[in-house]
Amino acid sequence: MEKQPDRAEKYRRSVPSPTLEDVATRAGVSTATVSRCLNNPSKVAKTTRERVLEAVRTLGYAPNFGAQALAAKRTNTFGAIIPTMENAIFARGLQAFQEELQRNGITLLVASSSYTPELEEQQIRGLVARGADALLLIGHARAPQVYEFLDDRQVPYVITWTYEDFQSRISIGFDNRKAMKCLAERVISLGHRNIALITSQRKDNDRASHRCEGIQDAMALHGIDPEGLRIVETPYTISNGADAFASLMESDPRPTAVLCGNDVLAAGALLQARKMNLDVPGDVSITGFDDIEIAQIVTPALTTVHVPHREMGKGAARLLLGMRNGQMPTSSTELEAHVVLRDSLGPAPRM
Amino acid sequence: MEKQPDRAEKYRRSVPSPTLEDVATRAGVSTATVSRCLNNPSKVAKTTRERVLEAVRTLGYAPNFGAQALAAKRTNTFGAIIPTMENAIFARGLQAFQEELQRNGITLLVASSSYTPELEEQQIRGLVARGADALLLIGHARAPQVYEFLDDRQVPYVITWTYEDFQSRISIGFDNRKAMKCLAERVISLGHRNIALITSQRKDNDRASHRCEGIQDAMALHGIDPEGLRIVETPYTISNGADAFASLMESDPRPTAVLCGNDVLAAGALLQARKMNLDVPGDVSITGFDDIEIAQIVTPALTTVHVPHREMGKGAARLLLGMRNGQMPTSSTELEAHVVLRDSLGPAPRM
DNA sequence: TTGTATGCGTTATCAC
DNA sequence: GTGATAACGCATACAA
Repeated sequence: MEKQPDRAEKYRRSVPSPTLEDVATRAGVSTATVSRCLNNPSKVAKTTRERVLEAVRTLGYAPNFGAQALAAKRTNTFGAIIPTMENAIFARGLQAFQEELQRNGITLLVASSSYTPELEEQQIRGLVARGADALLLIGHARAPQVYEFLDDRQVPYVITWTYEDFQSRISIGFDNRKAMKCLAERVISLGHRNIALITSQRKDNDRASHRCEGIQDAMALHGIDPEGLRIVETPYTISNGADAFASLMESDPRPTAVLCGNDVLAAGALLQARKMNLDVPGDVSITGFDDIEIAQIVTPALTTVHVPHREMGKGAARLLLGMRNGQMPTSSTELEAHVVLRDSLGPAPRM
Repeated sequence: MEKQPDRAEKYRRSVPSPTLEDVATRAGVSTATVSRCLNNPSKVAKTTRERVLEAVRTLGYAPNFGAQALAAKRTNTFGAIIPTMENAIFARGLQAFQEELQRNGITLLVASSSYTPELEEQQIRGLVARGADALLLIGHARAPQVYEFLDDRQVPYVITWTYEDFQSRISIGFDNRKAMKCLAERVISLGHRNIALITSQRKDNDRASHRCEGIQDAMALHGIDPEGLRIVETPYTISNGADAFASLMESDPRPTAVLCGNDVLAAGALLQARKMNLDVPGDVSITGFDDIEIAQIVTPALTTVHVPHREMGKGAARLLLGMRNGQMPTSSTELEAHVVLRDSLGPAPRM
């Protein structure tokens, strides 16, 4: 029997999609059977199953997401909030995250917070309201009420791009402080004493602040006053990196090594060095962080810290998938980041 | 009166979020009033409105997405399917798209298809099933049934990253063929006759194939046999660009100009040229397409085609927003892409 | 201006 | 193995 045309039919903006009921009618079974057929095929007789699937195909049926979410209380959707989509810093990790989720039949929702805590909180609440079953977050730094909210709602989440073993929250990533310290030690061992840092804003950004501390750790370890580290904070763009570098080069004494919080800033610094006719690394060394594509492309190629992007993404997906099935991981996962020596770092020039 | 504890309570994975009814009870009104308060505040008395909003705040109420979608038949969500998130080609345009949507209270869902038509179709159906109110698509090339599906469901969509005025489907973008032709004419006017192209796979990719045709247009226009264009197809990565370049340089006669379908491939070609000790543009000229960040960073800086990323993103958002409100645009929008001359293109070397 | 009642398309719990 | 049917949380036409 055909479905009665709905009273509201003429007001409907769109042609109604086939529903479970349409499929049920066509296959001559109940909606319950169709539902089982789709979610629990083993509990249905083979012959009816085939009949149902046939109807599903010819009707082009696809479940209505809202209804499914409402009834099942789960959406098969995970969310990720990243600081920015503009540069490639998070792209590779996110791609790996996505791939792993897709393999497990779950959809990824991505939101970007523009490095703004308020916006991030809003995005988090938004994704949860939209039924995200689990969340990927970058870094630990956020207001307590955000974590309370997540815990109240029992929404699984993992923190990535950082690893700190004293944290109770589950994270998968690397130790930014240790990694940067490692790089800084290389720099210092090449004779550099006047060191500068170009970084993004450190407030509300634990990756940035830990990287900075890593440098100071290395300095202290080698008898250099950590207070002597000159720091310029600026947003993550190439031209900002260039400007920051220019201002540093005007200071006295000039740094012989400019470490950058990431490769984008470093690329800007490199560009500016060329514009100022400074030889890198002859006159000044420059290093980056992240090891994204541009690090290999610039001239000279950037000495930087290789970050395990894909491992983080895939690992985060695995953790979240497990958590959704009730397996609470007992500890965070530390991945290795390692220094990649290329051409932009050399011995300190003689004074 | 308190809500009765649900039978299933103990099985619930999560603490239930406050519902409209909770808010209604607390504010001493009906759910209808609360709903109006949130969606149509003007239709509610000021005093009750304040009482309701107060309750909303203290309870931390947020609407349940699934229920809302189910009841309202709209989600305030738009979707975008892009070929890849890995490189920066689509990032900036997408960011602009996102920003404009956010300003209008709508959420963006992003999916990436890995340049695979089947996957793209699946993503499109998925986003529609999830209730996407409108869709952003890249390029025209896709199976007819996909467009039928979209039209059946009356889901508004716009095509970007391309513009073709003979197309009945609404698009906002630039003419890839014309833009590349323009660049190729510059190349030819510099004396180049042996031209090669490194491009991504052209099948199912109208941007890539149009760019290729643009070169051939220019060649024909200047009396060069378009069949003489050597073409290497390879995926969009730096190392693929490098490999393709290497193989081209082994051919005889060697091309004096290698045009690339995008900046990423061009960066790879540049890298390989350096490795082969070829001077660019002295021995060979190399050009890109897109004008993403790396174009300015590489040495020599890339001559490329500047694509109006942000305008496309923002414009697409505007179009879609209008379409959702029933304003069907009558024509597509053509934006300008222009050649950016930098250092990687020079006169053809004497033979 | 506010409340009542119904429907949205699934899932899941029962009986059969 | 299968079919009724009661939630699920919200929007909205309609009544008051």
